[in-house]
Amino acid sequence: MQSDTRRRILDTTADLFRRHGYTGTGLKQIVAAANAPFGSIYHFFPGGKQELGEEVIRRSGRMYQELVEAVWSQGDDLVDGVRAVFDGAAEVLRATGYVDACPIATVALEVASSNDTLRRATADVFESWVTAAAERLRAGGVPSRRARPLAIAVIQLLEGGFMLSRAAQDTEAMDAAGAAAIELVAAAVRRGKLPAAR
Amino acid sequence: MQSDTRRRILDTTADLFRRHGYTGTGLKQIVAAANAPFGSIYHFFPGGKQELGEEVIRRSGRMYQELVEAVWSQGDDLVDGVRAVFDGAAEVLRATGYVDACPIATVALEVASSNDTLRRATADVFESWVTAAAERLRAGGVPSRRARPLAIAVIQLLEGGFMLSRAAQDTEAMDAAGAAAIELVAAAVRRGKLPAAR
DNA sequence: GTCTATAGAAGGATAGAC
DNA sequence: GTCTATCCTTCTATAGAC
Repeated sequence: MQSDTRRRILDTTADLFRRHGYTGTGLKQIVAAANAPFGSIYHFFPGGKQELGEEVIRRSGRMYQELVEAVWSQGDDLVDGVRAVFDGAAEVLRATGYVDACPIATVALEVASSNDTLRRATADVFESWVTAAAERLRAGGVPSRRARPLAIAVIQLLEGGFMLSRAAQDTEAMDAAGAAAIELVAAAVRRGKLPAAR
Repeated sequence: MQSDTRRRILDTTADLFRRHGYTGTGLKQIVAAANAPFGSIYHFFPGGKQELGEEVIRRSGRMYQELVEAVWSQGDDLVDGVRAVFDGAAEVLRATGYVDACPIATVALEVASSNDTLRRATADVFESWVTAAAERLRAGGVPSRRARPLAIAVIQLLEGGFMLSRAAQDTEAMDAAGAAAIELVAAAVRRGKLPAAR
């Protein structure tokens, strides 16, 4: 089955990008880890590394969004959901030796000033995360006008949490990020319940 | 003067790391941009790319901390200082076409799972930023116990702001980060003024 | 001690056998 | 259409001329 090799290449590349970034991951390294012949990359992705990279970014963005939404939904209310996301992130960091973090953050910073096609792909992923999170915040009682900037802040805290926690190999930073996110969300919900708000 | 070449290599490398990251920056690219002979790198940094990289990380960390502290000090009080930092970051992003951001963030994510020496260097830089920011927050009236996690959150919002703003080539994310940071700091100061707090 | 030339490995990409 | 062998470039690093 041809699509099986293709999928294996995508999975492997996503994994290597998350660990070592875009420039840090070689095509030979990918096919070796995916047990695929070298030519398969150019068979399935005629545009080479960039085409493969773009598909991996968009696909990882979708998959990670689904994962986070599933964890978020475990919470009974908004604050519980946010707490579950940050607690889950800290748990995954600990369990994987601080390697499994955001699948696109490293790539996003790497390509931001050097590859416009890939930069755009990372921007689209972040935008879809922001939109989805804002929608959840609104549904949970955050005043509509405040939902989007709050969603951005929550995602930034998560990304910052990954960055500092991976560097320090310690979840203190992710814990602090979660506490800050919870405080911001709780305050926004409180404001939403006041008669004057919105 | 020999130390002039050395300094030029350090400055150039810092600039290239910020734009293209660690793996994305080649030694030949560095000497070309620094107008230095190739051998100079190994003359001044016998440990090669890693030794140069470590010194650049620690040096950039110090310099950026000084820059941020200078901007922070422009504010009259704590909230004003934080606002100045995020406004300044947004301004620099706009003015440089979204290339001049945090000097070590890209490198930090790249090396977190692949080079322990450099990972440790980035961790040390983040830690020194956290310590300094926490000290300022305490001096500005934030209860001592809350200063450190708050400092972490503020730095994470700044880093997340750089990441999302560079990807989108838009300062909306940095503006949202600043607003969130201000809200968190203002709330902490308010809590510090309550008699029951601390 | 400043600089050039080059080694040896790894990078992305391609051609063509089967 | 699956895979191998190879091309050319670039990488880090070193040797040695001057």
